[in-house]
Amino acid sequence: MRQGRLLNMAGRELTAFEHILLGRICSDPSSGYDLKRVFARTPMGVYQPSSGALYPALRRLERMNLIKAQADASETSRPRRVYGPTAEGSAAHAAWLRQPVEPATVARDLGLHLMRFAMMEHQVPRSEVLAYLTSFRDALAAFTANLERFSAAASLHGALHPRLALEHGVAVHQASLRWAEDTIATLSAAAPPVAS
Amino acid sequence: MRQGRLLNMAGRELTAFEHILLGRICSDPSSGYDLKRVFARTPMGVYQPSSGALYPALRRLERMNLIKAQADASETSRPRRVYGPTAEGSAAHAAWLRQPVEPATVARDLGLHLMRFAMMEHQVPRSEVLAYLTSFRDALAAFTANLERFSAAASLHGALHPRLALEHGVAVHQASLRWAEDTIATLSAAAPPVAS
DNA sequence: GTTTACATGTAATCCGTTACATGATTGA
DNA sequence: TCAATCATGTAACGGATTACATGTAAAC
Repeated sequence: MRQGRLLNMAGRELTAFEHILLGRICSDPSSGYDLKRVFARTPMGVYQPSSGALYPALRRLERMNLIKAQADASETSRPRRVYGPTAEGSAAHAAWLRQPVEPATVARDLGLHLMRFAMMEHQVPRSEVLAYLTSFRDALAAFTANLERFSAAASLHGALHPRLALEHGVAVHQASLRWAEDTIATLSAAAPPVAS
Repeated sequence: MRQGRLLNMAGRELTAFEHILLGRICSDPSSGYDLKRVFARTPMGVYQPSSGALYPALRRLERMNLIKAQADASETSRPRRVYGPTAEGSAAHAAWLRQPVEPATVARDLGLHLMRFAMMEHQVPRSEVLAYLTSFRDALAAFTANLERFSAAASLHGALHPRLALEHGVAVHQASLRWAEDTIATLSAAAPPVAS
């Protein structure tokens, strides 16, 4: 009996990749090839989904009734399948954006948390964005403090290279933490976006 | 006809996970449970391998003749399978450590590059470590410069949240880059470890 | 006397990669 | 005409997750 963690109608939670695809489609109806280009040409492109990952994932989302292909206008050439979100899909995406930051996953899923934040604009009120960033910052602070403690202990007896690698982790997560603090300050100061 | 990229006798390259396991076993003969504890108790623990990942991976390495189980001394209780490297396994690990930094993968496999560095101590001469770090730094500098260019372009017309997320990426990779520079300086200044 | 740590595995399922297949359109 | 871009897919394979199975030893 799996516990109830953001299940859709099909009865299983989406993979990270499926969530990203759904999010892109919600903010802008796209074909598979459109999505491929997004990954190819933006900094998201550290991950390059293969056709064998992308098209089956879109079919899964369609089968789960989260997206649907819009009728293709042009009858020339090979038909493009342009997907838009269903009502259920938009709801699932909104629910995903509003999931709390799981402290245990903050380091492992750092990029995913940033993707969530990036997609929140216009979907989630400013106050909730700030709450999200605050819990993100707190989770990162805890993780960083842990790393620093481990690093301090290692510098007493540990080997050189592992110690230096550990310092890399500390430096990177401190930078991440600073970003969270700065971003909270920026968004708190800025006028909230108008609802219209 | 796959190109020849560090193939072992079994004809396929190892996964990242298999390389880490092999590296741990080379530096310290271990049982599956020992390895599990390493992941559980050190900062490597952002990844927690399941039994279903760990034990089959060890069997694969054994089948590929890269590690072998040492005879278990105690006849009481359930036998532990303590693995040590074979000559072939040590060679494969050393070859992996000496692989050049592939600039295209520096961001995607950042953690893996750090693991390589951490495992190089006592396995690779200081001069090669410095060469590795230098190419790592150069690849990171190029990636960071690209991100900054993209970020500067985005700040002219992009949406707020994606821009801020982009700044996170810049901040984190700059921190990584600074670490590489500092570490090169540290290791250049320090006396090389004695060979004995 | 029951939980926690030690210790190693298997089975079902699912997703991603690699490689291959197919075909139209545009530009050099 | 030849290459690159547009555009969507399938098949084989392999590895990871989840869940289950099994048992000992120590500690509380």
